[in-house]
Formats: sequence, structure tokens, C-alpha cells
Amino acid sequence: MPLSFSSLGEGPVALQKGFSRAGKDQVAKEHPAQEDRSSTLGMKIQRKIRLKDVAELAGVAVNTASTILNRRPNSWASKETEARVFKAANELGYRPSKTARALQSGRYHSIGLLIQDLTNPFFSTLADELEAAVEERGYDLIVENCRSSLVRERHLFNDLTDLEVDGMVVWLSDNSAFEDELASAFKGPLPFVALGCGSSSLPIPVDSVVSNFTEGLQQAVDATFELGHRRYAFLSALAEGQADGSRPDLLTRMLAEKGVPQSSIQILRSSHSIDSACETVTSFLKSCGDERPTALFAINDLSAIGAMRAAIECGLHVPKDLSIVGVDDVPMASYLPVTLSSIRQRYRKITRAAADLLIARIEGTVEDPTVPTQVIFPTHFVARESVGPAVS
Amino acid sequence: MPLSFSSLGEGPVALQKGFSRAGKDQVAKEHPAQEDRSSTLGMKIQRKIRLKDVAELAGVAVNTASTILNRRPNSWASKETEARVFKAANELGYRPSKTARALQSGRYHSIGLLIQDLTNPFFSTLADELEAAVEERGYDLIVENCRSSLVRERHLFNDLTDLEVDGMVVWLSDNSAFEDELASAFKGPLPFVALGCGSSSLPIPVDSVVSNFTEGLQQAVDATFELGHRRYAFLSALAEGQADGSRPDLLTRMLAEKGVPQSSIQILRSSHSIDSACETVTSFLKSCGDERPTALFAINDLSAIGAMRAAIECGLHVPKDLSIVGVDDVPMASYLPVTLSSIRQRYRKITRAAADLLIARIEGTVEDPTVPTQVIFPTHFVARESVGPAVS
DNA sequence: CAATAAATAAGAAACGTTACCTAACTTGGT
DNA sequence: ACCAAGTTAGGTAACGTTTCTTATTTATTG
Repeated sequence: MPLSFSSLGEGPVALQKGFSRAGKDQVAKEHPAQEDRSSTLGMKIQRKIRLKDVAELAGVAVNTASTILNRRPNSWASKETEARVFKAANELGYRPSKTARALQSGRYHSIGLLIQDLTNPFFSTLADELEAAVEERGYDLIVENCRSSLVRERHLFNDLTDLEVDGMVVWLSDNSAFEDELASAFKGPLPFVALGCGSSSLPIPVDSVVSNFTEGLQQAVDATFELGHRRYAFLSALAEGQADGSRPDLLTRMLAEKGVPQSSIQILRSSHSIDSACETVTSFLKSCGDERPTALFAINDLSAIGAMRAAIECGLHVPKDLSIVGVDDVPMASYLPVTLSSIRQRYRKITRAAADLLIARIEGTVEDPTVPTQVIFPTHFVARESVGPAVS
Repeated sequence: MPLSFSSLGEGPVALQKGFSRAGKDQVAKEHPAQEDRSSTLGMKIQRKIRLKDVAELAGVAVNTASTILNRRPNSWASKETEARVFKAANELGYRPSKTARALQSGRYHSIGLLIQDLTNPFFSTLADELEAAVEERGYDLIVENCRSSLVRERHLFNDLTDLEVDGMVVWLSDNSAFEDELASAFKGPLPFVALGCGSSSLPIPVDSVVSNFTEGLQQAVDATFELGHRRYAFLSALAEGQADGSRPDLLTRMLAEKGVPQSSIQILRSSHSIDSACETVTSFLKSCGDERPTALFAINDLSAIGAMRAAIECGLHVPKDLSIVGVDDVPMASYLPVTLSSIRQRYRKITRAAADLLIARIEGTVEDPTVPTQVIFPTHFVARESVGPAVS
């Protein structure tokens, strides 16, 4: 049992963070009385060790210590003092205060990620990957989770500069209605990269990394059409009041090219969650009698999973009675007992590109800062068990 | 299309964060030249608005403005100046600097969460819930993701105080080997709450919120035994070199009470991921011939899903040939085509309790700070399709 | 040997807040 | 009129860094 302790005595005080501030400038000499307050534990109130302490122990000035510990290139301290400073820092267990550093330098060494729903495996994977990517380059990742609330999303976006990060990566969902905010954010001082999944590049001159939905969708349409599907449904996640995103339009156009009339394409609406998709699809399937679609495209894998569930609950077989295609190719998609066909985005490539772009902006190493970089990654269709020949 | 813009001209400059610092104290009057650098956009370099600016506009001193904006109780500014200050703050769009605040006050208004793997739906849900819980109480959540690396976990834990948060919530996996670190962290100045899922309360005097695995497991054992299962497997996630966690022991004991000999209980080892579980179980099933277990308990739902996949790939039927039980009751569990039976933890209750406990510590509102609070929530077995009568 | 350059270290200001203490006005009571 | 109390506001020092500028020492040169 890794967690079993031998003996620790009775529950001691959990020390509060603050300690009384030293008057004037003299170092508050820690009262020896506090040493033996709890004899068995030998706990003591330890002041935060500051650069000043290190400098004093090493017998140098603070700025000297700072210069040395940060290995600044210009100032060459002598090998000897350098060693003294490092030794002192080690001895005291010095840890620099990120807060003070940030206040002074205006740099935070961290970047933010705005996502719609951490609970969605797509986003948690995205966050995971992006974290790895930026960490390699010396940045922390701060996740800003909208928890599926559009008002929260807008709010967070507007308060971007409150965040005190060096830059932002913002995932734009089809629901994100950010015209004005994006524009003004772009004018603002905080570098950011927009991420998204759309039919082409973003229609705005902003650094961005997008998945081109077109290729994957085309492949999926080709595949299903060849398998004989002629009646389709698209499960969207847009609220009723909102304008349609580009994805259903795309689907409609592609199918039209193959001679499938618009009347054979049902657009369903739910939110991004499994539950919501399941409900929507269930009530749809129950209401649509003979004209039931044989193929369903969902806005993302979560919706697709909900749809699959709905179909099965309605007594349908996937894919015999209904073929289903998702988007994202969430890790879980290939582990479902009926594996889910999906349009795959390149997680890793997207996050790496976003990290590269953003950090180049932040560090000013971008060749021509006036021209926004737009990176587009292709998507592709991953065929799995959930797609099969049209039967009915 | 929410993202289509009317007209924005050609790609303008993405402003870097820094602006030249004002010499001495005089406000850097923004060069009018910069106004028309890009006429169509009307962008301008806006200095960060500081409290001082607000105070000047309102015609008061900084500290007065600070007092008013923070609604400090003691100092009663006149209604009139108060109004002036608020007006000025609004007009300038003042946003306080969290960094400066934190540096001065030593309070960060944020708490950290240490988890093993953000990619695991259990943890992302946990983070999501905890975020909601602490946010209600005015704190931000900073997620520290170990990405399944034990060395990273240890590293992050040791650097807790680097984090600059007011407190920490730490999930302890069976793999976390934290004896010394927990002890010294407890002696340290940073309040924290340990979370975990074990056979009882944590064996250490620390504020903690744990799920008691016992009840749920007992229920699952009872259920499967009654369904005729006599040969079991436990899919653990411990590395080979590590001591066994308490869970397989518990299972062995419970089954022993029912007369199932230890020889009928196989302990399998994999890591926490789906893939790893799938591999482990596949090779196990292929090797075990007639003595194949009829029921498999997995350390978590991800492993269970991997096991299910493995079983199906080996031509077995779930639950006819193999019943499977997971742990966590991840949202997805009930949406799998063969729904997963699982031992459910009370996410929401756990996160709320942790938030309450930690924030009470932080804010010093705990009745007797010397005695650690240990909260235990029961778990219970959720029977779904993946568990059925033993056939073979 | 003086003059200049390079190397090395220190001093002080600044980052944007909050906290503590002191100063200036009001009142009202004697 | 004068002093205590109350009310309202300002001055200044922190918080722990980095950065800019200045001062010392040592080496290099004509």
C-alpha cells in the first residue's frame, strides 16, 4: 500500500499561508520558539526564500544573483561568484516567484486555451496534446473551460487580457459567434491563434490552424454513396436561432452533385452532448416512418455515439439499418463494440502548429508580422464498422 | 456563418504585447502617429490601464480607489467619491492586475488540481466538476496534468509551492507513491486536500475526500456470485515492481468469504489506458484455455472498455462468455452498445466536498484547524448489460 | 605610464497592487 | 472658541523580481 504511513502522531496544524510581514527591511528572524511547537514533527514556519536571501548568503547583490541564475547572456559574472550564487540557491532551496517575475517582466510563460467543453474527449485530448506541445517550448498551459455555456464562452473571450498569459489558443466552434470580439481581440495586444474545423480557412486575417472538413467529408460522402445510401440525415449542434454552420451546407452541396435532392437530407438539431443527440435522434427515428435515412452524419463523435445509442434503442441495427459517421475520431471511437466511422482531425499536428505559430508571435520570431499565417490540415474519412451497405 | 466578416482590409499587424516603458513616472502619451498606421482598422496601442489611471481620472489617490473598488469594509468613502471612482473605472475599462494583486496580498484566488491523465474521462469530468465547484466560491481552477507519467507526477507534487495557488486538490492513484512527499507537504504552508478511491479512509492525517470502494465492490461481488460466477480476474493498473494496491486484496478477501479460492482469481496487470488493457486481456484470454474466468473486474472504466474490446476480438460475447465490471462510472459507460456495469463514485459530491474543505482551510474558517477532516463517500454498483449469468 | 577599453558588480527604479499609518476636514459638546 | 471624536482621504512602504544605469576593478594598448 503506497499510502500507508508508519507513524505521524496526531493531526498537526495545517499552516496558513501568510506569515507576519517583517517590519522595515530587516529579515524577520524566525522565532526559535516556533521550532518546538510540535516536537515530533519538527515543523517550522519557513519564510518564502527570496532572491535577496540567496544574494545575501552568496555575498552579492540581488541583481547579480538574478543575472546569474537566469543565465543572462550579456553579463558575464566570474565563474567564482557564479558558483557561489548557485551554491547558495541550492542550499536555501530557492524557487523564484513566478508572480513577481511576471509583474516585472510582463511575461507569464504560459499560454491559455479556450475550449467549449472539457468533458468532451475531443477537447480534453486537444488540451493534453497542446499542453505537451507548449511545455516542450517552456510554456505552461492554462485551460479555460466554457463548460458548454455560450455566455461563459463570450465572457471568457472578452476577458482574455485578464488572463495574464502570453498568448491564447482559441477553439472556435460552429456556435461561437465572435465577429466583433475576434476583430477587436486581433487589434488588442494579446497574440492569439484561432483553431477550428471548417470548410476552408477562416474568413478572417488571423493566425489560425484549421482542419479542412471538406476532404474528409467528401470521402465519407463518396463511401456512403457507393454503398447505396440515398437518404441522409445531418445531426447538427446549432441552436435553433443560429445561422447554419457551413457543414450541413457542404454536405448538401456534395450530395447534390451526386444527384441526391435536398428533400432527401434531413437536418437535425441537438447540442453537443451525447444525451441531447440521443434524445433528438430517438424522437426523429420514431417519427419518420418509411422515409427513414439510411446514413447519418453527426457533427462530432459524441453526437454520433448518442445517435448510435438512439438507433439501437429504436431496434435498429448499426450499420445494417443506419450507417453513422462522426467527426473528430476521438480515441474512444475505435473502441466501441460497433466501431465508429469518423472524419479524423490531426490532433497532434494541429496542436504543434498552433504552438509553433503562437510562440513565434509571442517571441517575435515571425518573419513578417504583418501577414497572418493560416495553416490548414486535411481531414480524412476513417471507415469502421458503423458504416455499411444501405439495405432498406 | 458566424465567422464570416464583411470587410477587414488586408492583414494588419498583430501587436506584440510589450510597449515601451514610460520614463520616470510621467504617463507615456501615446504617439498620435501610431493612430494612423492602419487607417481602416483604427487600431491603437493601448497601455494597460492601471489603478493609478483610474485614480487620476477620478481625482483621488490610488489607495482610495483601491479601497473603493474592492469594497473594503472599514474605510467609508463618501458616496460621491465612490461614484466618481466607479465611473472612472468603467470609463477606462479598468481591469485589475491579478499578478500585482497576488504579489502584494499573497493570495491567488485560484486552486490547483493534480490529476494523472486529463485524457481519462474520469479525470476530465472531475476537473470539470471541481472547476464549477470552486468557481462558485470565487476561485479559478488550475489543472496540473501528469499525463500518466509517474515522474512528472512526483515532480509536480514536489513543486506544489511553485504553483502559486492558494491550495491544492490532489488525486492519489494507486500508483502514487507519496509517503514522504505527502508528509512534508502537510507540514508545508500550502493547504491541500487529498482525493482518492480506496478501501477506507486514507491512512494519513490529512484533509481528504475518498470514495469507499468497499461497498460498491461488495455489491458487485454479491451480484456476480449470485449469477453463478466462480472464476474471476482482476485487471489492475499497477506496474510490476510496485506493491499491490488494496483493491485486488479486497476482492480476494470478499471472494474468499464466499468460498472462492485464491487460485480462481487471476490478477492481470496493465496500465490505465484502453490500449494497454486491451493488449493485456487479449493475450491473457488467448493463453488461458478452459480455466477462463467468467467475470472480470477492471481497475477503471477505461481498462474495462479495453477488456471488453479484447473479449469481443477473441470471439467472446459480453456478458455471455465474460462479464465485465469497471470503476468510475464514466458518462460513456452507459452509452456503449453493451453498456458497462461499473462501480460508481459520486463525482459531484466529491468535488463539492473537496472544494468546501479546501476553501475552509484557505480562508481559515475551519472550526478546529488541528484536526484533519476526512470525508468518505460510499460507492455503489451499477448493474448494466456487461454483467450477466455465468454460462460456461 | 597614462589613457582607454573590457570585465565585473552594485544601485535604484519600476511592475501594479494592497496595507499600514498619518493628515486633513467635519461635527458636536462643553 | 477649543478639543475629542468621527469621517474621509492621502502618503508611503512593502510584495519579489527584472532592467537600466552607474561605479568600480582589471586588463590592454599606444
